[in-house]
Amino acid sequence: MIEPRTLKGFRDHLPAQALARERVLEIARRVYRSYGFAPIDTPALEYLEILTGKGSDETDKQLYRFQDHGGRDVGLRFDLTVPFARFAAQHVHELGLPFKRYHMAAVWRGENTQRGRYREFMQCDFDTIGTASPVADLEMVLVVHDLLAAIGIERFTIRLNDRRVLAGILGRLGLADQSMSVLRSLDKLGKATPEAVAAELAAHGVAAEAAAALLEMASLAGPPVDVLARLSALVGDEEQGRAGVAALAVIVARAREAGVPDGRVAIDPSIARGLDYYTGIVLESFLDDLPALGSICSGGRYDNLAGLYTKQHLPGVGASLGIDRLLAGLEELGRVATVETPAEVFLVHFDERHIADYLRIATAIRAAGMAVEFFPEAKKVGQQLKLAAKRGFPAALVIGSDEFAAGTAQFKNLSTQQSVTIDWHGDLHVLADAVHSQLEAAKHT
RNA sequence: GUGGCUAUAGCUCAGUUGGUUAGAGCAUCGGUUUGUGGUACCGAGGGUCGCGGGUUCGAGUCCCGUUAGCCACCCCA
Repeated sequence: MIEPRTLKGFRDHLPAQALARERVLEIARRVYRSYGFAPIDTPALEYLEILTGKGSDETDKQLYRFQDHGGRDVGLRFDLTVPFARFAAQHVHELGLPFKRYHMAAVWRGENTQRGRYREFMQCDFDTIGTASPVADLEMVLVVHDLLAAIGIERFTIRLNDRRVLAGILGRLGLADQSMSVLRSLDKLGKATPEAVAAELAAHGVAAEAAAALLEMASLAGPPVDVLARLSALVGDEEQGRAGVAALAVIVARAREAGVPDGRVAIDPSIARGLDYYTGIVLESFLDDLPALGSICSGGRYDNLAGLYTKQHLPGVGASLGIDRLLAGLEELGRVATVETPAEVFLVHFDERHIADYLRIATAIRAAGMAVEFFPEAKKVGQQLKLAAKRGFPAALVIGSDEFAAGTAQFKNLSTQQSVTIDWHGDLHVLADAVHSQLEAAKHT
């Protein structure tokens, strides 16, 4: 016998989990579409050269790669952004610009696993390519906000920064060459003490004065307007940095005007993002109740990525919801429903002699737009109801010989255990309509 | 990838200094109740103790390896 098992970091999804995931996917789809993003799809497997050297050394290491049967060097996509840049370069002429797309699909990363970190997980990306407009940047923030709010998360923070601010300050301090190692050290703030980080910076050859300025920058917090004022001072008259601060200021102001509540958007100068391709605004979002989970939705502007595949200038901006990590977080917070069925009505199989009637009833209920499961066996009613309750059906329909004789039906609310008698006199339309209104009423209890 | 912790029935866990047929609660199935689910009682099924080696007269219990999960680093979704 073969032991049934799954690879490290790869998971099965049981109905309760799969239903929760589909609910979030539906919300994401709805929100993306509400801004005009159109669906696309790309292959899971790409030529290796398409994927390597785009994110960072780290992402190259985590890439799943192998030779296919034809001896081609191939890789499983690491994210959805790089394949999209290839897609955009390849299809610009058919798309028209700017082009907005969403893409919800699995990606693969061969890294060590942890809660909310898997080797196969699904991302829900949306991007706008072919425009450098600040409106597209702002829209990214608005979509992320709408998305997390629509999912039903009350407490979250979207943390913004701009690569140009970092680059500007580093340039001003004469540290442009060591930006990666400096950023990596700064990233440890919060976990390590400022003194320890300062020591690490000194080890990298950063002068004490510069280190102090960097530490001040990275630890800035508070209302966005205040942080921006301080950043503005740190940036001085460095051109790039000023552009970054100005861009952030616009986004903060516009987001507020667009109705994003204060406190949900923060400026966090310590957010750098490990992906090399970001050039402007960068964003990470966190659950306030579970910050250790890491970012659940991240993105930014990447103005040169598609340039790797075409001479045409295709600036892009977009973000990605990590739905598997988000669900791991919601589950930990007890916010994932335990429903195991997509159906709304459980039709009890009471009497085998009425199978034809049950099937007609089920058909009528389905025709009225409801999902109904007819139990295949005439087991004890108690057992059937118990299973229905366990699966999370909101309601059961009980129709036995007595009910058939009287032309009635019992509509049972499975959460309140209350039964209502429906008079339908053999008219399937009457029955379906009554079930529909009872179901609506039950949903509001 | 590096380091640490964990691994016993579907789930949560007991299992005494290694010693005869590995236990409990919950869950599942059946019965008390051939027409009604979260209560009660009775009964049943289910584990080669993650897997593979080793030490020993004897290993769930000790050692090594391996696989998986979790935690930290790293990085991020």
